[in-house]
Amino acid sequence: MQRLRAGQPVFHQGDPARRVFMLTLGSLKIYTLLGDGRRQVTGFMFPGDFLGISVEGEYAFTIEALQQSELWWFSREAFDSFIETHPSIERELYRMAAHELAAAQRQMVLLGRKNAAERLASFFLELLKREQTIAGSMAQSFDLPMSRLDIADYLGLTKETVSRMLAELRGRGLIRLERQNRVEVLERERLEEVAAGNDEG
Amino acid sequence: MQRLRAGQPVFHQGDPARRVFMLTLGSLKIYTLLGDGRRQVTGFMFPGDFLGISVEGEYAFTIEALQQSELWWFSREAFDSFIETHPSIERELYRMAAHELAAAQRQMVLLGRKNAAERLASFFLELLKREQTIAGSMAQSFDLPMSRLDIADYLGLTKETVSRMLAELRGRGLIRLERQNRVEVLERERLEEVAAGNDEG
DNA sequence: CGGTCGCTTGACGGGCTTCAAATAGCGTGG
DNA sequence: CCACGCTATTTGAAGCCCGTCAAGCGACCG
Repeated sequence: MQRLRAGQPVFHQGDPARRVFMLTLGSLKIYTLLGDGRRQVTGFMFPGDFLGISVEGEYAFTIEALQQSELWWFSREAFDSFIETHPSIERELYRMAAHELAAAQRQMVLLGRKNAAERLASFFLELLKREQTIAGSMAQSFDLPMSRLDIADYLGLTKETVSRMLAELRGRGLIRLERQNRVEVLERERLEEVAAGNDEG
Repeated sequence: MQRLRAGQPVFHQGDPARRVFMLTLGSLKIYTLLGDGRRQVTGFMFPGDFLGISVEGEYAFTIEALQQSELWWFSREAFDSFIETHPSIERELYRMAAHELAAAQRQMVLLGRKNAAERLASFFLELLKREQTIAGSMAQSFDLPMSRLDIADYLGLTKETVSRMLAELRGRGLIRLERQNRVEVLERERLEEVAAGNDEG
């Protein structure tokens, strides 16, 4: 078990990929850096999420805690032998990878073809959906454990543009900020329309 | 076995996901449409590529032939029972999914943080690498079975921008067009630099 | 209450898109 | 085999969305 404080890295881009882990508490960000410092956040992790080893060799990304977090490590060998004795796990791994792939495809659509407002609306709906699977479908608000810059780097924008789109969604009455890091969704259907690009109103 | 001519769909976004297939000849494009017609190509398929069922329910994308192609279908049931009798396949499936995930992450970096020239250079290097694994590492050119519009929709650009960046890479002597749909790489290292964003020359 | 850091807001500029037109490529039929 | 016509690609000009730079504001913490 490993405890992490906000900002602490789990591992770095370029480290040899030897272990796998499951997040049990808190939240993490996954990001890749380009040579000149540009950054793309390719995903966030929440409790229950598992990180296997995608490819032999080195990690292609860095993972960092967004807040106080806890995770459980397994050595690659221990994990492999666990799989040997529980072959049904393999199917479960495949299923998880398939879901991640589907999410990655949605993110490619977002990054390739959606405008700034659509990106932020899509992101909020993703977080709302997650909140509802955990807290029940009546939940209408959720936390933002990540900074505006993290959101920007996830959505392929700048922090300024994230701020402006936030202000726009707020101004149109679709969301409300309970605190700086907590969003309440006031008009889910209209938010869905913005996210989908059907937003000529 | 199914033969396809250029432009023919394999299946459409929204079709129930019941079967899996392997491409044996030709090439395919995978794309998602937004409500207003915007399109994101999330990948291309080449001989040997396999498409499993990522998520229960409906396909989230359309697949279409780029040229005359051939593929082999398996019903989901046949495929599942094949897996039952060959459990080692499961690990192979997982490995494939993991590679696709790694590719998806690279594409997210491209779409989120690279400029137009970097995107096109990255794409060409991806195709060159593929060509070299097939034809040998001395290969310096490759075909573009897809249109400029397909490339644009893969890279999150417009076809005009793709044309302009093509002209720029050509003008700088990094590539040459043998024909409209065949690219020769003249300066691989410089192309790598452009792709990585280390290009202040 | 002061200081710091993150967030918001404003003004301006640039890279890519949009709209438009010219050119090239390619299959078809004479 | 060549001319024709259609479509894809290239090139040009103008505009816009978002990025960049800068300043002001607010939240959190000691």
